[in-house]
Amino acid sequence: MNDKKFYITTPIYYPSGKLHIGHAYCTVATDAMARYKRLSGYDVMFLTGTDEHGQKIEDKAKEAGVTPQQFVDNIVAAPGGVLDLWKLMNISYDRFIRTTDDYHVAAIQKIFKQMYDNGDIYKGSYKGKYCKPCESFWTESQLVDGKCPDCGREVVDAEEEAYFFRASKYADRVRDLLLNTDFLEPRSRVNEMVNNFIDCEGGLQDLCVSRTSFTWGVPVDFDPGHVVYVWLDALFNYMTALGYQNEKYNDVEKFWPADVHFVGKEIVRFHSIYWPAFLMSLNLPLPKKVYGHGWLMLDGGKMGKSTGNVVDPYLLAERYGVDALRFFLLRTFPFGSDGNFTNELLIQTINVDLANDLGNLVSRTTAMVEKYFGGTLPESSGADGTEAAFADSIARVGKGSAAVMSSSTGEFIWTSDLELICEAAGLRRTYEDQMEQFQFQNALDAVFKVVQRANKYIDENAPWALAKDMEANGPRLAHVLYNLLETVRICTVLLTPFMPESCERIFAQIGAGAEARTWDSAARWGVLPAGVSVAKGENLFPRIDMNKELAELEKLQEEAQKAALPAIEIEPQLEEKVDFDTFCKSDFRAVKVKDCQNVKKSDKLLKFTLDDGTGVDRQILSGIAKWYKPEELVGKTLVAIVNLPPRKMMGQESQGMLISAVHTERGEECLHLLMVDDAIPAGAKLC
RNA sequence: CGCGGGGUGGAGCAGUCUGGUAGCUCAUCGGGCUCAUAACCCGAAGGUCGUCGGUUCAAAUCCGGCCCCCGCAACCA
Repeated sequence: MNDKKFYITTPIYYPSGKLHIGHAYCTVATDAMARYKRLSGYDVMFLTGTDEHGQKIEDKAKEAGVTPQQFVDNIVAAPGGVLDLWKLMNISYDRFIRTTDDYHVAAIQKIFKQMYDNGDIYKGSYKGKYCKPCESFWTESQLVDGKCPDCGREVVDAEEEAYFFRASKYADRVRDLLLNTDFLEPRSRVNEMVNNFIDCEGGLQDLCVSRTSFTWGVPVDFDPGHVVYVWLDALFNYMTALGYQNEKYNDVEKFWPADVHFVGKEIVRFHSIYWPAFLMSLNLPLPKKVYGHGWLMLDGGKMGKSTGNVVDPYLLAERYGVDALRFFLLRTFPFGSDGNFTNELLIQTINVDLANDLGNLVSRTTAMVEKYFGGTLPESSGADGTEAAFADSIARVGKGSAAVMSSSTGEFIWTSDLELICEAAGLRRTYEDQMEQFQFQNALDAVFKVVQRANKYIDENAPWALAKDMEANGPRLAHVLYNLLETVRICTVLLTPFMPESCERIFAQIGAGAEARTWDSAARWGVLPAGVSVAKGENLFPRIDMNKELAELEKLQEEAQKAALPAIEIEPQLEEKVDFDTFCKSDFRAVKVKDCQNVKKSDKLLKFTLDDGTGVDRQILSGIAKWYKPEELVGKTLVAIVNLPPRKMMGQESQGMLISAVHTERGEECLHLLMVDDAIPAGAKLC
C-alpha cells in the first residue's frame, strides 16, 4: 500500500454546448498536476465529469427536439464530444462522473434525505416573480423593467414550496475556514467571498436547494414534484465518485478528503462556501484546498458562448499538436489570474520555447553524436565520480549552499561543466517547489532556464572546433555531448507531465531507458549509460511561419464560427392574438429627426430630438448606437409610437419608441430603423 | 459611495502577500558561431513601476486620496 495519496478534481462541466479552450485550460492544468504527482510516486485519483441536470439543459433539449438525456449524451459521449476532447488532449483522468449516472442519482437522494432528517434542510417557500406563460421564477433583480426577461410579459408575485439549506448555521465556521486557513487560494479570492456573501447585509442566506419549475434533475424521493437544486447535486459528485452513499465504488476511505479542487473563479463561491457547509452538515471531512484559477480572455474581453468569441481547442490541437497546446496554456498564463489568449502568443510560445530552444537543442545534440561518433558515445564519456557527487549535493541541499561549500573547500573547479551540472541537478528542487504551489508557469520557466543554459554550453565548448582534432579532443568532445544528453534528459523527465507524448519521443532520441525517466533520476547526474546511443528523429516541434499562420488561423476560426450559426434568423411570430381595439390604441406617427446625439456613459443609447408635428420637440432615447452614427440620422423621417408612457433611461426621459426591423444574421444582431419617404410630413398618423 | 480585477522600457507579462540590485518573452541595434529547426550565444539602447501624498534608513512592494482601463451588475422604450 502506498501511503502517498493524492485526490484532485476538475469541476464537472455543464454540457449545454461544446466546450471551449477555457474548459481545456482547467482540465489540462489538472492533468499536469495529476501526472506530476504520479511521477513523484503518489497514488493518484484524478476525477472529472459533467454536470448534466438543470433547467438550461431541459430548455436546450426541448429546443433541439430531443429528450434531456439524449441531449447530454450527444454532447458528452458522441463523436467530437467531451469524452473525445479529453482523449484528444491526452487527459489521464482515472474516473469520469456524469451526474445522470444511476449511482450518483441514488446517492444524492440519500444525502438530501439525510440533511433533511438532521434538520439542515427544511421546507419553506420561495418568493419571487412568476411569469405564467414561461413557467419561470425570476428574482427582482433579474426582471427587465419589472417584466419577464424572456418574453417581456407581466410577472406576478408568487410563492412556491421549496426546500432550503440552513447555510446560515454554518456561516461562522465557513468564515473562519476562509479567513484563518489556506483552504481557498489564491488568497485574493478570500475577501471577495467573505465580504460579498457572508458579511454582507443579512449575512449568509439559506440556500434554496429544490425546484418545482422543471423536472430535469434528481427527484426528491419523499416529495414528488421537487427536484434537487443542481449545485447540491453537482458538488457531491466529488464524493459519490469515490463511492459515498453508493456501492459502485469503494474509495472514500482511501481518497477523501480531496487534496485539491481546481475550479474556475466563477464557481469559487459554491466551492468555498456552500460545499464546506454541506459537508459540515453531514459531519464529513472538508477538502484540503479549493484553488480558483483565472480565465482566458479573448481580445481583452470575456470568452463565452453568448458573445460567440470562443476558441476551439480541437482546431488548435489538430493544427499544432496536443502537446504544444497543453504546454502553451500552462507556460504562458499564471494559473491564479486571468490571461489574454491570442493566436500570436500561441505561435510565439511554440516557436521560441519548443522549436528554437528545446527542439533545436535536442536536434543539434543528437546530430553531433551521430556526426562525430556514429550515434554511440564511447564508454569513457560518462559522468565521473566528482560530478555525480557534486550533483548529488546540489540536489540535496540546494544550489546556493552547494556553491558555497565547493568554493570554500576548493574541491571543485568552477568550469562550464559544473555550472551546467549545477543548474540541471538543482532544477528538480525549484520545479517541485513551484508545482506544489500550482505555479506551472514558474515551474516551466525554471526548466527552460536550464534548456537555455545547455544551448549556451554548446557555444562555450564549441564541439565543432573540438572535432577538428579527434585524436587530441575526442574524449573531451564525448564528455561534452554526454553532459548535454544528461541535461536534456533531466529537463525531459520534468516536462513529462506537460507534454507526455513529445517527451516519449525525446527519451527515445537521446537513448534514455526506463531507469532514466523516473522522478528519482531527475535529481541525479550520470544516469544515462556511458556508451549511450542516440537516434536522431523527425523535428519534434516544427517552426511556424507566424504571419502566414496568423492569417490562416483567423480565416479558419471565422469560418468555423460562422458555419455554426444560422444565416438569417427571425423572431417566431406570436401565437397570441391582439384584439383590434387594443391595436388601435397604439399611436404610430411619422417623425423627423431634428437632432441626434450619443448619450454620455452609454455605448448603446442615442438621444433623438424629433419633430412630431405638434410644434413641441419630442425626445426619445433608443438603444441603437451600435448600428447608427448620430449624424447620419439627422433629417431622416422615421416611425415612432408616441403614446407610450414616458420612461427614464440613464437619467433622461424618453417619450416613446422608434420602430425598427430586427433580425439575426450569422449570430449577429441586425437592426434597421424604419425610414419612410421624406415627402411624408411630420406627425402623419400611421394606420 | 454596488462588487471585483488591473495600470511596470515599443508590445505582452512576472515581481507586490514576506519592503532592500526592476526581471522575462517578443520587437530594435551591434557582435560571435556554423553543430542545429534561417536556429543558437554575447552585448547595447530603452522604464521617475498611472498619479499625489504618507510610513520607513530604504517603497513597484505597506497606508491614504485621485485619474484611467477591464469584467460582473445595471441599462439596451
